[in-house]
Amino acid sequence: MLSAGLPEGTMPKLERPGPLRERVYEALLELITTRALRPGQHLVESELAQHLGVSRQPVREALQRLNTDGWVDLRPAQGAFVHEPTEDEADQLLTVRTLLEAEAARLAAVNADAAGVAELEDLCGRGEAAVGGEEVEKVVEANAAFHARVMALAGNAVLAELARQVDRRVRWYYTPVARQRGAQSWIEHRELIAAIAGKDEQRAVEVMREHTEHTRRSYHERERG
Amino acid sequence: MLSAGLPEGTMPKLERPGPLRERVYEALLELITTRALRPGQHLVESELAQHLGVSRQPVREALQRLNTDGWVDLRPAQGAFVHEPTEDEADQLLTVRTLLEAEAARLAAVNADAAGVAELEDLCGRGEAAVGGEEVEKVVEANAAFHARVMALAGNAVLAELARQVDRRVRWYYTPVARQRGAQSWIEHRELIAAIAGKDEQRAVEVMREHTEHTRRSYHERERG
DNA sequence: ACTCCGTAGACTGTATCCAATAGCCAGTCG
DNA sequence: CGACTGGCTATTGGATACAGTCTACGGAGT
Repeated sequence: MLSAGLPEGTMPKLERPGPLRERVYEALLELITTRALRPGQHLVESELAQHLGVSRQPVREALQRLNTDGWVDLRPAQGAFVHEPTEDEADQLLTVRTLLEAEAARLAAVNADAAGVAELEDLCGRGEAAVGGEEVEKVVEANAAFHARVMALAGNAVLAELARQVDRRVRWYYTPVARQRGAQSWIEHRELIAAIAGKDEQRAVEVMREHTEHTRRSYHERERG
Repeated sequence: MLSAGLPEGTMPKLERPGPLRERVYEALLELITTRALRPGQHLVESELAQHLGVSRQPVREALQRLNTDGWVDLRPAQGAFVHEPTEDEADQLLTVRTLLEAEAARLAAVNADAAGVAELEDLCGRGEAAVGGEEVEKVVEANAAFHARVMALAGNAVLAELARQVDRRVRWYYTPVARQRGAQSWIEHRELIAAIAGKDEQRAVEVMREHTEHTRRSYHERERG
């Protein structure tokens, strides 16, 4: 084995652009989450294909995945439409999120080691810094990263996959309220870290549940805020 | 409106075959769950296409969905392989299932009405009848139907969608142990119905959690059984 | 005997082409 | 004047053809 002595990170991984359909998927998702494509809008395969500089095929495959993930509604022989979220649906989504995240918090408390806690501290620091700044997008991103890290510490791949799907959609709803939530959210994150570091399962669950419920309430009150 | 007087069920709906990719998806899933396609097996698009009498296109799309749903692993430039489940993964899956089903039981207890309870009773009866018979497949099917009904009563579409994915894979693991679980499982179902009918949230959660945990333990002890 | 290189085969991934379907608008008949 | 019917258009859905890439096997050289 010649490669035995080579360090891990030094090989640039030979940047393979990955399947085109994946990149199209990501691109469209970006356009949807940034509201460049608005809810209810009619998406035409050929237009998207031309706009992205690829053929229709990858666009089709991407749209189908977006359909199964709940981002677009695919009406037969008519086209794809950006999904319009309803109040009920948002509520259900946030309910499920509470469930998944609470379980993740519990498992994280069970499994966490010093290194894991340190990572969370680090992310929390970055998040708090972002709150001070102007860019809402940064805050939302940091928030997602923090929750993803907790999920990773839980060590349940199936749970993580489900949460990934749910959280991404929650992020879409969350963006408008991120500003008002702001600082309070990161205080709660700190409490969560403390519970995890202390391996206090019950407390971790409670903190996380309360935290996500706050987010839910903020969402429902978003117009009046 | 000429069609006003026509009864609802009389028009045979003109059996619309629906998108081909969907049928291919279902067909392949059937082949996987019945173990006609064994774990680790290499799936070749052109072979499947020819075998099913369709072109490669729908097969591709079906395989991609199977990939995102965790049924096959899609290795770039190499092909699709039927996913081989590991012990860890099964455990994680059953853990998540416990979580989702318990929440569903709670919500069902909150929302249930007389009609809903009656439906559960009915399904339970069918299930008990199936246990008496010989066909394991029938039992597994009845079990899935029962859990699906509870999920429907919960009235959370997002939760239901997640559970649908998870349960289908659980079903795959469950089949081998269905025979040993058999009757005991349906006794627990009866208890669950009682809890739901009595709108006892806490008890519904406990019963369901215990029920799914039993299944998990049965799975881990399957070889020795 | 082992390793390295070259070549051949096969599969995936992408682009183009044709057919089928739903929606819409105008025209026509009652 | 209203409602139905016909054709028209735009778009998806499925099939086919083509190019790029990875793997595996076999032979030659050390």
